[in-house]
Amino acid sequence: MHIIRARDAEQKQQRRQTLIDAGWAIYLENDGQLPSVAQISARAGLAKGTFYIYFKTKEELFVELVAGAMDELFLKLNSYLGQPDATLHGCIEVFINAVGREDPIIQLGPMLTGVLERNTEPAIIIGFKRRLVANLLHCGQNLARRFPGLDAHIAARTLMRSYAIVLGVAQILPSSHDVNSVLQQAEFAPIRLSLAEDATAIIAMLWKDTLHS
Amino acid sequence: MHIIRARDAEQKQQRRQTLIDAGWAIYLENDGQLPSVAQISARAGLAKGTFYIYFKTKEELFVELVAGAMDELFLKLNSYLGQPDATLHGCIEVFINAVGREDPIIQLGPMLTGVLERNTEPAIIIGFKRRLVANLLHCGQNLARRFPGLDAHIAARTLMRSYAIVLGVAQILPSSHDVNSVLQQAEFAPIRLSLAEDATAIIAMLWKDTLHS
Amino acid sequence: MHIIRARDAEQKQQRRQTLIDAGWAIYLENDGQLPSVAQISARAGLAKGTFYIYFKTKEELFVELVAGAMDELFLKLNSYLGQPDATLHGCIEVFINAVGREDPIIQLGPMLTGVLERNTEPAIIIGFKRRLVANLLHCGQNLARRFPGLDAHIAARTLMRSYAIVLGVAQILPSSHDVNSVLQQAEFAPIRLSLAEDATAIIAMLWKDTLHS
Amino acid sequence: MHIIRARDAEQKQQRRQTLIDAGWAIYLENDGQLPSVAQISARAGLAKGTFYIYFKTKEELFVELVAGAMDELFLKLNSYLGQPDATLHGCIEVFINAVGREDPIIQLGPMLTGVLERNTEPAIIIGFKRRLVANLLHCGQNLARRFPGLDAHIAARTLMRSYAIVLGVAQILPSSHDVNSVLQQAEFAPIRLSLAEDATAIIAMLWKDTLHS
DNA sequence: TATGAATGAGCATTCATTCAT
DNA sequence: AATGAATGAATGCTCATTCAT
Repeated sequence: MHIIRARDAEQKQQRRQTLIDAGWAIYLENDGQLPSVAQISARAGLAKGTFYIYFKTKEELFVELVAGAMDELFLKLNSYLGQPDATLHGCIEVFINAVGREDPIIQLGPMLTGVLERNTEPAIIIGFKRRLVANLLHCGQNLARRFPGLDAHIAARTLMRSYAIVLGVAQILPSSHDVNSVLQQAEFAPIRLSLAEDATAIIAMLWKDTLHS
Repeated sequence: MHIIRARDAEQKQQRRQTLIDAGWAIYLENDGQLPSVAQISARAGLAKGTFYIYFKTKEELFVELVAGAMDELFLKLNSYLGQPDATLHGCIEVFINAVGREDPIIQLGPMLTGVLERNTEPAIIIGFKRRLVANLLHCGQNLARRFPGLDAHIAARTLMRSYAIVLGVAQILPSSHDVNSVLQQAEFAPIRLSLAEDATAIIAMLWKDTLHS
Repeated sequence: MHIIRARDAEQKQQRRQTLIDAGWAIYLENDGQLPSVAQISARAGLAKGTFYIYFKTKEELFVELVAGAMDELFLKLNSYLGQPDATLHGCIEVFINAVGREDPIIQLGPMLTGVLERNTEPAIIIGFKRRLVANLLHCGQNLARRFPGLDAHIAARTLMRSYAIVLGVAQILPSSHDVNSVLQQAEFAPIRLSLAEDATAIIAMLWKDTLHS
Repeated sequence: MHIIRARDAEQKQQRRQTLIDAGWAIYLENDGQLPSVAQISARAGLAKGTFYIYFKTKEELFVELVAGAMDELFLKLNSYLGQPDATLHGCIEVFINAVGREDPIIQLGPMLTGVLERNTEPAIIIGFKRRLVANLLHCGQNLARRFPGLDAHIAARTLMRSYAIVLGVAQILPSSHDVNSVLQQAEFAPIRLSLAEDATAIIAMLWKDTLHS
């Protein structure tokens, strides 16, 4: 009946990840609802009580999920910036592709100040934010190195602004719902934004403007 | 014990508004949680059952709340655009001030595709979107009239993009929480965006760019 | 499926009482465990949610149960004291019989400062205590009237002490358990106290002493 | 990571005591709630599983705690009775001081027939009771020896009654809670009993009466 | 139209206990 | 002897919604 036990640190991290993955999978199926602990545990093939060995609260799991996605994003950005032929447009492309629609950063990010924060140890939230700042500054430095004339701090802030833009556009994106077939009609074109077009355009504009000033 | 009955249409609309106001008031006090029907009704001085005479679901109320706030916003914009000395910057200022932090559009907007949509009659959602399109196009025309060289449709889309930007920046704004005293520290400056500064800057850039192309 | 609705105040009080009775019945069956809300509601033939229409918390029900039993006790005492031939011994007998073993006052009284208090609105606890004081003083006056030379306040305090004695003896009484058949053996005679014998003897002594000083 | 192993009987008894002490410490901090095994083990610096090497159930620990406190009490009483100038009042004083408010006998005693008994091997409960009887009779003999005219068995029973009185008064003592500041008001004086005053007075009366009959 | 009692599914979290290592 | 992951039953409480009056 009992699953094999996670003994060393690595196995335990794997269990955490199993739960995180299960949480995210159901979140997507659920159409954007935080799944219940029961659902998550079941999907992970674990008992409900086991969940609480690895996370103090349900929300903690999702904070960690966002943190992981964030790290991945910066990894991609930095990796791209390490290439000798990196361009600004390429960078934006990487960014937009990385945080596309079905990304935890986009979907759960808005909850970070709100639902998630409300039931997560402050220390964990602070830790997350600190990690974000570090990532941001580090990436800002990489940008400054690659694009002379760009200040690292300004780059960091512009990154943050870019994130806000993606976030905003994503909010408006239609969800996967009944209504959406109707909203595809031409009549609704004016309110149909897309990441690929609108977010990209605004962000490109933002960086161009930042570089030239 | 029974409250005076709402008989004609006007009285009924007033009742609706009482409930909407109550809902919004508690939402703000609740720190961003959708209040329960019990809370809303109690605050409005009505019984729980009465709520369901005026709204089919709780979410419907909040959709209507957003719709009302949206109408108000466009009223302000159009009214400003009617002034002979209206400028683009003034327009942006009106926009940012209107949809500031504590506005239903900003706070509930993100829920529109999600929580609210999920439990509201499709017809009502469609109606809302249609109303938005109409408002958008009408305001776009006003903008085109005021600023020659600006296409009405493009103006409408740029308005929509501006809205996305405000939405995105607002998501990142700190909530009113324990954590926030810590986040005020200098260390976290890179991730602290503000509507007044960042959203305004990005939107200004957006419009400038739109006008010049 | 729905039970008939309690509309006026009287019907509602009846519902409360149904729940209280159910709670007490299961408590006794449970051998001294606070039953779960699910159990109580089921026994009362009501849905779980209905419980919370009548009581804010589970503990509140039991506080009210004790309060009711207390009122009954004082009713009996005062009624006895109203008789022209009331004696002190008779009074003690009434007292001991009233708060016998299976009485909420005895069984739940000890929880009042503790489990019950911990999850009941302070106002309700205070109200209960105030009611107790009033009952106590009133009964003290009746005692003083009946037994000249007895001060009402001293009588009240002696009543309280008598209650403590019954409470203490009752704690030691064997519960209805496996172990008890064994404890019936002669060997354990020294630790077997009884309300009828020990509590009565101590209380009688207490009152005799109080009267003669 | 593993703690040093307890090998001989003495070391093992020490481990038991460590756990018992931890349990009692947390019980007091917890404001009268039986702590969880997790809490106890953590406080004792041991793993949860280790707890079950030393005790079959959580309740068993607390039975043993009470047993230990009981032994201590009788030790004090007998030791006092061994003094050449021992008086009855002195004896009562020793008794009251020994089982004051923060004593396991008082705090957990009421649970012995109830919570604790319910989840402890009958044999252990019986053992405890037998130990109590032995202690009681032995102390009764010491009392009889010291106070001629006092029968050993009667002394034993009177000891038991004294215990009941302390227990009863202690039940009524206010806990350390919100409500208590309010209950300090003069209005509530009639229901405020104390060990030092009320319990002592009743017990003194009891012994005086017992000696003189 | 207004009421508010009744419903019952739903959920987060705790915790004693087991057992493979 | 010691560990601590894993278990899963248990429970208090919330809340949207219904419906008889």
